[in-house]
Amino acid sequence: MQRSNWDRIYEVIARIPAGKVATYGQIAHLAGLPGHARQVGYALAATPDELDLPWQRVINAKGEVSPRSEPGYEGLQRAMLESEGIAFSPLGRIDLKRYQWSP
DNA sequence: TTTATGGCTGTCA
DNA sequence: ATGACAGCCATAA
Repeated sequence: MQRSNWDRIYEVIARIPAGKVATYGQIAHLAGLPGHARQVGYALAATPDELDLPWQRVINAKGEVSPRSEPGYEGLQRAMLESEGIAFSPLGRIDLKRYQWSP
């Protein structure tokens, strides 16, 4: 059974607790794909939101939500994170030191 | 099989 | 702190 790396990425993302966020690089590393952050982002981009994957908790290394191909999601993602208790900086950035998920 | 694309990361100035 | 450059790999056609 060849489980694509995507599945592993999904597993890691699914383990992110509410109120916490993780960067693509971190997820890639936890998934056993160090340096393949791009793959993580692409996996999420192609991931149907029906899998209940908290892709909203996945942010880039800058601590900001990744601008999706379609505008609007950015605000939605921010709203979801705020709903979980994550505070955003006035510039729309998240304090990774405080909200970055620590496995 | 090859080509093209993509929600990024890390380093340097 | 921000801006620019190159590199990595999987999916889809």
